[in-house]
Amino acid sequence: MSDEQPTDLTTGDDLPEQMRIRREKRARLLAEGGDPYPVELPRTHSLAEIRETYSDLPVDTATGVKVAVTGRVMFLRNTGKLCFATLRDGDGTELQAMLSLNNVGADPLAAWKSDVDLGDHVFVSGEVITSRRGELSILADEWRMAAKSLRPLPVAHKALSEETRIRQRYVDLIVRGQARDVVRNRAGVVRSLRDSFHRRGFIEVETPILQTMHGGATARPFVTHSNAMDVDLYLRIAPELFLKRCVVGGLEKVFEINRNFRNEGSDSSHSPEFAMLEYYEAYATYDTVAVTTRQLVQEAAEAVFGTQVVTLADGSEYDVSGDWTALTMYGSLSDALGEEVTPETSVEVLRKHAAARELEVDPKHGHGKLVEELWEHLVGDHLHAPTFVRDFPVETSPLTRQHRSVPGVAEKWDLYIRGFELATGYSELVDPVVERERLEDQARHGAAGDDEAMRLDEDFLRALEYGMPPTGGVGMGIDRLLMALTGLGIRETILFPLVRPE
RNA sequence: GGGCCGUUAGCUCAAUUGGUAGAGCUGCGGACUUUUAAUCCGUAGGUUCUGGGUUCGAGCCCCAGGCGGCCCA
Repeated sequence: MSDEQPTDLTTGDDLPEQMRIRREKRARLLAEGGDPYPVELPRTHSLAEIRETYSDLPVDTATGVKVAVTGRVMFLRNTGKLCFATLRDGDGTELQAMLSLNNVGADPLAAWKSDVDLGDHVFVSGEVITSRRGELSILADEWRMAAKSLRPLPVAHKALSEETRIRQRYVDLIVRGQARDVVRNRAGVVRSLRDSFHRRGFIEVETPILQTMHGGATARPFVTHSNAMDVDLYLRIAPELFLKRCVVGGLEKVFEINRNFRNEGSDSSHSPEFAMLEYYEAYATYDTVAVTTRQLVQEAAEAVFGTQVVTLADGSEYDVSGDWTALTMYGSLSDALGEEVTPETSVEVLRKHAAARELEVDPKHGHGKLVEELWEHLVGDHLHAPTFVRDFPVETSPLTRQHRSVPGVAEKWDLYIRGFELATGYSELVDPVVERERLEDQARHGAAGDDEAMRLDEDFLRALEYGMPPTGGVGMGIDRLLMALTGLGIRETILFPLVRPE
């Protein structure tokens, strides 16, 4: 972690004053026979329970009810003979504690003033009252230290820098309610997804993250090594090939929510480690899984926010309700170009279109890549409302079935939300012979130096040869679903994103 | 990988043309029995990211590097 000098924690001579003083207070508590970190405290109520029970108390009321609570000290307002503190519970509920000379006595009040700092966890027992200003409070008979904080909290009224928020998420969670909300919302979204699948009769499975061969997507993997087996292993880039083995085995409605790893950099919508949902449904097609996918998103919005018109971080509203627009890639690109483009359109013509719009393209790009690049710039970047983009070039969709009636395109859609790709769905390719041809082609690319190319997975092909029913499949980024529903960047939706060591 | 911007007190940020590094909050000492980012008086706190260089003098200029952000590929 650090090149900080090793520090004597009892004196902390090298530390900033504020940390030194807190360490001294801890040491003093111990020296006086106290315990800055007691093992157990006789708490009777959570702060939320008290807030719920006494929500309608009039101003300046004494209930006569004695309770014992704990919380982190978020604000301190000490006067000579009466001290106020705002305590906060783990669920974010805040409640005021009042310590008056009359009730706690001179020594405990003096100890409170000298020992308690912002950020400490304290135990307070006393009577439930409301203050003269009407604030629901515990009027203390007794207080104890529950856990001494040795580091000062950052200023509560100024935003932490983005870097500190990410590197020290625990601090972010303490001081910023929205950071806690994101964690809860994410948990709610994941729970909603599981509920939605269970209602539809899907089985949740967990497939390997450590793999002897990576596949299911075009991406560079992380490599690791098994000492016991003395083989190199890959962290998975997608669960796809294992989930398809499940479908072959008769698990005809399966889903998995888990982590994928791609050996790439990060930006506002990419992370090397990201959460993925994939699901496969036998006898579904890319048409029917599009409907399911829309419902998954809508049900998640409803479950977490109680509405399908969600409010984003910038305050704007985003509507995910109703049916969503569907475009075809070639149709929408033709409209944008004002000129018909089809799977037969030559590479030269596509390059001319790119050049006419000052779009630089890789001269190695073939038809499929060119179409996708043109489409992204001319159409994709401008899509705001949820939109399914259908029927991709076959060439860039190696694991997808050819369209049943339109030549040259694959039965694949991408779901775009506010300009980024949220999910992708397919009518899966299940013909083992065609699949083998496609993978052998990928393997040739790999041999030619493309380290994102897929490997020839003989075991996967063997599974397909036993017969996989017609199947629809979908992959959706969980982090991106959170982004879609909240308007946050990916690193705000991931609790502890990967960052360079300090 | 390329370009631009940033990096200063515990936190958030200032610092004129290169001329004694400041503020708010936090902290510390004091006053205050109804505060809500309490108020009032006093006060402390710095390897200006690191290493070189230019200069009488560098937070500021130059070179190299670290970390971060944004844009591009």
